[in-house]
Amino acid sequence: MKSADEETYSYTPNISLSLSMRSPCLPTQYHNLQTSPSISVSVSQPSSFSPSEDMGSMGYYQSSGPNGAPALESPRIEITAYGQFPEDEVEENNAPVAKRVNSVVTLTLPSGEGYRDPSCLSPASSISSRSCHSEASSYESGYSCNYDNSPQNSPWQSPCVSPKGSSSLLSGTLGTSPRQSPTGSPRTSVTEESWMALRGSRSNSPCAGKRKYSFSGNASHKYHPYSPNQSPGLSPQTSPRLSMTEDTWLPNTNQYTNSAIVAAINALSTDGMTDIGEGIPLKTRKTSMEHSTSVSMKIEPGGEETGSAELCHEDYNSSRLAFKKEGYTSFLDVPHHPYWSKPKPYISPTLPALDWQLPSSSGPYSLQIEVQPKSHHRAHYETEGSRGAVKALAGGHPIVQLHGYMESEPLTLQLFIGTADDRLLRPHAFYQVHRITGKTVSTPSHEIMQANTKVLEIPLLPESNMRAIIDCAGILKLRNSDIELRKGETDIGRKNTRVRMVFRVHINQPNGRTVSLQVASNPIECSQRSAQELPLVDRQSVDSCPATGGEHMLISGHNFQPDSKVVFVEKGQDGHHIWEMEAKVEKDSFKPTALLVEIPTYRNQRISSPVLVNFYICNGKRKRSQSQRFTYLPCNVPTIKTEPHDDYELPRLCALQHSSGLTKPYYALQAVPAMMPSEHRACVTAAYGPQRLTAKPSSPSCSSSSPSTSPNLQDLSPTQFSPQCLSPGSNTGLQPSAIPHVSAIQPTPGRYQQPVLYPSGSASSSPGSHPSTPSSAPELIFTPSHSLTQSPVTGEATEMPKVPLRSGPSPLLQEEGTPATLAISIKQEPQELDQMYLDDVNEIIKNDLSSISVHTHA
DNA sequence: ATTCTGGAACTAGCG
DNA sequence: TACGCTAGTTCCAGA
Repeated sequence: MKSADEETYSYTPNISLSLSMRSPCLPTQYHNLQTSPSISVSVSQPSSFSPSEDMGSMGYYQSSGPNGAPALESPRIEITAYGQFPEDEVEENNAPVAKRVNSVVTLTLPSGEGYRDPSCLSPASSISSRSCHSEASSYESGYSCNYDNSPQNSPWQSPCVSPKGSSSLLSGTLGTSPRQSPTGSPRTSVTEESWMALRGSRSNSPCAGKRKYSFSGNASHKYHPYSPNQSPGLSPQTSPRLSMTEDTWLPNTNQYTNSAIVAAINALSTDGMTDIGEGIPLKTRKTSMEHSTSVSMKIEPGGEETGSAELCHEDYNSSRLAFKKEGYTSFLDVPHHPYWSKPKPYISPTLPALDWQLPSSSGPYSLQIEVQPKSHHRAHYETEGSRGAVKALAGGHPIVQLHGYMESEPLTLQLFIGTADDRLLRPHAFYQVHRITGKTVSTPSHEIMQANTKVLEIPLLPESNMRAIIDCAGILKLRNSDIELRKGETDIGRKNTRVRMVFRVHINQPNGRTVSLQVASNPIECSQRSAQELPLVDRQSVDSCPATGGEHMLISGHNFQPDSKVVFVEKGQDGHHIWEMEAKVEKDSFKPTALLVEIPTYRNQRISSPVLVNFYICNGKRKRSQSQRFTYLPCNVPTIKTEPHDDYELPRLCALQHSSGLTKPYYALQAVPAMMPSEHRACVTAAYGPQRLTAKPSSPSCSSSSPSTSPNLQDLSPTQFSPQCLSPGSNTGLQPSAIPHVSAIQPTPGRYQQPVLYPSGSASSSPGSHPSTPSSAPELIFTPSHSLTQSPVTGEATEMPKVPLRSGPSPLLQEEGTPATLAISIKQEPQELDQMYLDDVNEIIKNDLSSISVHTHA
């Protein structure tokens, strides 16, 4: 029998959308929230399911935030004039004052999770989108519009808390909303309040830039005093969305039903939504669309009750409208493209959240990136035109292929932009995939929004050997200010400019279950500046050698300088440097793209087991490459690099094989939990642990963790890390409570066992829901990157090691003691937390903390 | 006329 | 308070 978890996991449509049911899905505290009819989607499942269901639903619901932020929290939209939900308050109560203040009103929205990046979609999509609007022909056009509905555009994305500005907190109150993203993206709908607040924030400030001169005259309109109605970037007229004010917006929210229906109908009857949209203010459209999804759900509740997976799918497909909350993908199918028009087998409302860690291979299937993207790709801002599709190193574009799939049914390859730090892979808060269209693009695609993350769907056709050339994906940069101000967002954008392209595929099994695979690309530096200044390592000729060193290693990459230094570092668990040694660089062989170094002798030549260290290239004070892994082997051991390869791949490689790496290790881990390094365990714990810190007492510690000391975890590549995290709760001291619900995904018949497990619930939301977890949870647990709390706190997990204080509180405590809400979210550190960044990060954190504390007391 | 790009100007925050 | 630096964001201009 399958565990409840498993059930949950099988995407089988046990899920029926019934409004009435929702409450069960949510944690009690949130029940009320759910009430908002339009939004809530409940899963009606067999009684047996309820547990899992809850978990599952919850998982989707809550954890959904790419950030892992519990949907519930995220969903809050702060809108001035709307009704309030007591529940929220509850949540908020725990939360720091600051936070509470911010949110004036909370709404549970369909895309609630979207809270996270409201801007993302819309702005991006819309703009980028030109795609959306411009291409009437693309099947996607419709979709994109739809996606817009994501909260992002909506006013709600209230930024309430400015990271630093204390004032912001206060401003949180409606009228004052502080800095909303000032600009939110221009196209983002902004409320008046938000606009008013705009000025001020630092880089955020939309004003920052040069609009001044450039726009003589117009400029003022565009970015300036933003009249509420105007969109920062665009003249009101230009962008419809802008034209909408909150007032207009709100009503829509409430009435979305009608409009949504209309929109849906139109969508169905029209090839593209483009037309529809034309006459309607974008915002309006958005809103309506958004709801439309929900509407669609409402419409068919009855039919879906059957609960049979197939049925559900069918219904789903037939309706062509799918709504995905968190986990659910909002999808408006447009009949255009042959591929898209046909039902997609895997599409299910219960797909794993984007922040869940999935293996790249399972059983016979293996999802691989045949051609990696270039390490640099300058992302474009909404205010800019597209900067094109991500390219491959050798020209051309990245290529992804699914191996082992022999069916004739086409599948859909999903692509989203994920983080590239050493923490668990999750959707990147500051970047979104951007659909590229045009003559140069050969691969069809369309966008959908999933938990506030834009996901590009690309057909994987048997006739093409399940191989897709990714020439339709660009990267959009969202303003840091827009994202950071978002409630629940804990990541910081500053210096967080590295991303990975994350590919997923969901394969339906005969038994009705779905196998989900995921693979992430090598890191891609998206910042112009960073790309030009930071040394970047693409490859290293060797990744291990005897402790005696002396061997030469050829490092290839970019931005190397004659005086570049290569420093080997070993860090302790606390993140402190235990050993640091500069390698001798062969100046003679210097090239901007290659450095030949002599591997230094390890501090202890008598090691009995491989020692993982790191090295980085330094071009100067703040110009260091990401840490690269290197392993010293016991001298007496015959050089067999049996290696560490798997375990310690180069980051880049890791990314590549991320999934695969995952897979292997994870099997191994199952058997040997005990073997898990303590630190790893910590990771695990951390992963589930309190993502948010209650107050940021840790700040000091953070600082203490001197820049030089980067957390161990940082060094862990996703590959390594994941597996660890995957380890069963049983191992190590993972406490059940700490473990979110875990559901197992279908083991496919045959040999490979339960390949994928998904944590369904967000820990935070379900403090008590551990029940099924451990026991039912099979061997692996794929952790959501941000498990517990609302946001992508994931980072915290990694940080923990270095910050004693933070790590101090056991996950349990936090979890149980007070729901995630209590904690104040802390901005995550930038990607890899490279030391070079630590300074900045620490500073930022300090600032945040100080400001927060101030607010709190205020 | 657009879309891509590469470069660089501007700005805010910080020390 | 002015200055310099850093990094994010916005513009410009050429292909």
